[in-house]
Amino acid sequence: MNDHSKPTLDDVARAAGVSTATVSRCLNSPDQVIAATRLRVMQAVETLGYTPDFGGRALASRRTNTVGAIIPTMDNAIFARGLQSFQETLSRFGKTLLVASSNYDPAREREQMEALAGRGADGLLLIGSARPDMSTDYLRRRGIPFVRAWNLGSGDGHFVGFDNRAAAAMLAERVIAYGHRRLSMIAGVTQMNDRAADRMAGVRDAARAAGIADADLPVIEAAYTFEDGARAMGELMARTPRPSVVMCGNDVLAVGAMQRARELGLAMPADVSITGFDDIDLARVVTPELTTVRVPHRRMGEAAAEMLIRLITKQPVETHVKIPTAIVERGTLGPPRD
Amino acid sequence: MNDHSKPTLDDVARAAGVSTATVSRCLNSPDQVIAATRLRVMQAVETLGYTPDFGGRALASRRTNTVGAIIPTMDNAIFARGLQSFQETLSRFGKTLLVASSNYDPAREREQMEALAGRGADGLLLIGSARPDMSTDYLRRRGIPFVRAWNLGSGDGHFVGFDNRAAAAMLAERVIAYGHRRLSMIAGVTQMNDRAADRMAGVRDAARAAGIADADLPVIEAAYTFEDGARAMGELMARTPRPSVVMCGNDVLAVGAMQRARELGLAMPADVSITGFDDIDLARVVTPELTTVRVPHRRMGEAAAEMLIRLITKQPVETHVKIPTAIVERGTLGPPRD
DNA sequence: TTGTATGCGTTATCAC
DNA sequence: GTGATAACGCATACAA
Repeated sequence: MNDHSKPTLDDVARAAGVSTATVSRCLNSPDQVIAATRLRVMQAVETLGYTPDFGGRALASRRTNTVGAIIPTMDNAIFARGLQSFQETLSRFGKTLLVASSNYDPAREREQMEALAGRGADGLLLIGSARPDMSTDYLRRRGIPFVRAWNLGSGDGHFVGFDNRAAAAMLAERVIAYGHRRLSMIAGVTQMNDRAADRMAGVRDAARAAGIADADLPVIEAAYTFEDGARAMGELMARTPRPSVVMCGNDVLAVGAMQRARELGLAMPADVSITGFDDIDLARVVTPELTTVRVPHRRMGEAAAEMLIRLITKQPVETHVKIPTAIVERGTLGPPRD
Repeated sequence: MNDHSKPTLDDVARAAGVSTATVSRCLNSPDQVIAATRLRVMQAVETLGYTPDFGGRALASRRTNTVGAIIPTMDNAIFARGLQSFQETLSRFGKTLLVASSNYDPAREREQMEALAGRGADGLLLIGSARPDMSTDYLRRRGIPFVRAWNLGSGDGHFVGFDNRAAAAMLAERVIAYGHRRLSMIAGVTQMNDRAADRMAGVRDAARAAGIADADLPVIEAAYTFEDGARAMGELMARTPRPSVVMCGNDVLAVGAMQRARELGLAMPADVSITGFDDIDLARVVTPELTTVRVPHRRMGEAAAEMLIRLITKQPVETHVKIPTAIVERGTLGPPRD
């Protein structure tokens, strides 16, 4: 073996003076090999810098101990946290996580499904359930189990997530209980994003129940940045009558809105109340601190991993695991001035 | 083929009435196949839901078009952004990115190196250069090219990053020019993190040049959270004499420090000045806005990808690419009160 | 243009 | 306890 090409089982076997089978056994079931030979083999492995080739191994053993996750974007604190615990749980079970991102594009998500399937993923984690049937059909046809997280789906399949709609409705009810009537909302982009759509629907549910017509509840959809939140806030505050509260689809939008409110000289919550969703670290950093919905991402990541593993190992498993959410009241929600 | 096992090249070939070689060609060099057969083959591919097996493909072709990146943690806006552009650039060149995280642990990083090497990564992206030689030796021995990013290293190898030390020194000079003499610092954890260590060294460089002894420059190391920043701020503010400025190793720590300053009733910058590092979105959200160092992460990710690809394809390539940084003065830095 | 045959690095099934 | 050897799914040199 020359210095610039990777050593193979064969190289190790030759160096240790044993057969490839023995080397393989040393790596996979060490106790089936006598200590003396094992030592010699491990020695050779070390000095040669041998690492088993995943492709060959997968080919021969027909399993990869790999699971994939396709998330909309890596550039987002929310998925990061949940994913982190997903992967920690996975590695406790000896599985490796492969992460891919779809950029909120169903076509791209489908490509990533195929890429991960091709890489031999034993199972997949998907975010939400807003996607073409074709995509999930593909996974079913290949017999690749998958779990959808971050939201609860209604149909067949396995889900672990929050009831985004109910949580948003509950927060809106709280807002209304403070006496607000002129509600407004800065929603996340609902296109192909059921979390954003559900949160919007939840707010509308509560508003309607309180006798507020959809027409009297202005909603602006905004992408996931401070700037977009600020821009939407500007538009909302320019309306007549001016909303007394702005409910935001996530904390990032809410903080952007707060920023604009401050620039406009509006006091919170006296002049305008603002609510968020997710309770990321950010929510406790702004002044006043943000009233929002706590979403236990780590717990969800863990539950998703466990569900997926049960699915892969064909153990009995629940189909819908609901992770509870909670309203956390801080400083940005108060009674309206009038 | 039954419904619950994945189709192979052979299944497709049989379904389309051609040989496996032809199917393979349809997928890899379509123009070598006549349109009629190609159509038939693609048809079969579609209906069977065939996706090439990565393992088999890698084994047979001896290349993977995959590059790996090992980052300290996914739960961090800074790496997320740079990584995003790294991967975008990569995919423009038809390469797939595999991401692994080391949790700031060199041993874990080494494991991930082996995992990625075993998965056939054509090249690797590493963060910074504080790691055991053994780790880089391993990569060299296997002939896997790698680029170290986020900092400029001094030794052999390929780097793309910032001069963290010089940038920190420049900011400290600016601070001193404002008239500050009682400097202090909340540094990131410097253990196995050359970015944090360099930023600390830079501040000390400038302080010493201004006649401030190390002993008169209290430094607290803190992990990467708001809470740790706030805690360190509390300790610093309890000292006598109280520092007139707190330079932070990153924006997150700075924002944590700001939060504590506010709780202590300290006005910024009148009572205490605070500086950050990185210029993440957060810096423009807090009040007053944070004075910090802008670090063009996207540009760096892109440069790193290009460098790695040149390395992999054995094109000529620079060894040290320096990405410029800039001080952005906002509201948290001003002259000391006294 | 298409088919045949071989080998990639590993595991697993046999013998020994 | 260890060694041959036959798969695994695919790409490719070579033949047709």
